[in-house]
Amino acid sequence: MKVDSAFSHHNHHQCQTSAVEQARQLCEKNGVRFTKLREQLFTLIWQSHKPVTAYKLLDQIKGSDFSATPPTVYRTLDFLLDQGLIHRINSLNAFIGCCQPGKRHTGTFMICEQCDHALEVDNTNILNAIQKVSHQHNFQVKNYITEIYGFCPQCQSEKDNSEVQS
Amino acid sequence: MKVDSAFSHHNHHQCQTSAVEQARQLCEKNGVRFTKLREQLFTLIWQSHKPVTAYKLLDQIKGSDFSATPPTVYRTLDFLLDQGLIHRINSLNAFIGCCQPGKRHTGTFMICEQCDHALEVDNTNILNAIQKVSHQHNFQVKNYITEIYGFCPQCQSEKDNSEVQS
DNA sequence: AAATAAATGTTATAGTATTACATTATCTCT
DNA sequence: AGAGATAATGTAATACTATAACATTTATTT
Ligand SMILES: [Zn+2]
Ligand SMILES: [Zn+2]
Ligand SMILES: [Zn+2]
Ligand SMILES: [Zn+2]
Repeated sequence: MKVDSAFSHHNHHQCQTSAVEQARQLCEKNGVRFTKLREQLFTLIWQSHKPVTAYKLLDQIKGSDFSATPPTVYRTLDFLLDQGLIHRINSLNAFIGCCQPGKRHTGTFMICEQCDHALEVDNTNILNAIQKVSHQHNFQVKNYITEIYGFCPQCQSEKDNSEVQS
Repeated sequence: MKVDSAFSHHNHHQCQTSAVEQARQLCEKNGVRFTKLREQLFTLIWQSHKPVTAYKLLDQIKGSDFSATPPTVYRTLDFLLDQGLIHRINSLNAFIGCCQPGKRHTGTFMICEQCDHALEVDNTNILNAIQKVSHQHNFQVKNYITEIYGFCPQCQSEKDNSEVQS
């Protein structure tokens, strides 16, 4: 899976399928259960590279075998977060599949304000900068998240065609 | 006002008073009104260096001259956000006074998971790293926020005394 | 003073998340 | 296989966060 796929055309079905398979294997490796419910919700989260809210997922499991109530969804989201299989985008109250599960998480996202796609980037410079500033302030880092808002390559060119540049 | 004051003992009353005064002057300079309601809520937000939720503020204006309803609070928060006088901490659904109003905002916070205090840091390295990675992905940055979680200096030493170090 | 614009009041509702307890499915051990 | 323990899911209620729509009041402009 290519890192920039969130912002470019690609075979997303394959993208999704391989993410599910990878999640299954990681769960097995970690001795936790990738149940039908978890698989179904994880698959739904991977339906696109747009962060999706818990209640959207709730709507989508209506009619399935599972209880379409908030705890069903939130419990499963908590599991997937714990396993590092998904991330939460705080500013959107939404969830998105992790592109490097099992590897170190940088928690850095570029979020397009036009098309809502979010790209997770693994960036050492940001991590280094965070560690440096934290050290300067004698702050012991446990976790961090960086959410970058703006316009993805696609949406920039569309804007260029329709707006006067500043 | 010292930058690290959120994590250290200081004369917070003076800290709060000068923040209110600075806000008043900035509003005057920008031709917007720093009304009684806005001043009262801004003062409440500056009651400490802990991010505070809208509904906590709502509780606190009960008994005042103002209508203690959500729109009252949210509208005022929106105004203060627009003027760059406060920030929103996305992961906490909470608001905190800005330490450098009028200056460039980096939107970087170190948040102590133990004592809830949050320190806004103005850090060029993080900004540079974000601009660099955004440029690499041809992403046009409009805004960003970095929330760093961990333990502040005070809470670290308390932990050191009560826990075995790893 | 009248007209306009800005701010606040008021009511209702939408959206997000958790608590507590009951039931079912799976695992472990004999 | 069966009993007991653990994990996962079902269910009902509630708490928390935020916005929409419209009315009224206050401040500004002419
Ligand atoms: Zn894809
Ligand atoms: Zn886009
Ligand atoms: Zn202070
Ligand atoms: Zn602390």
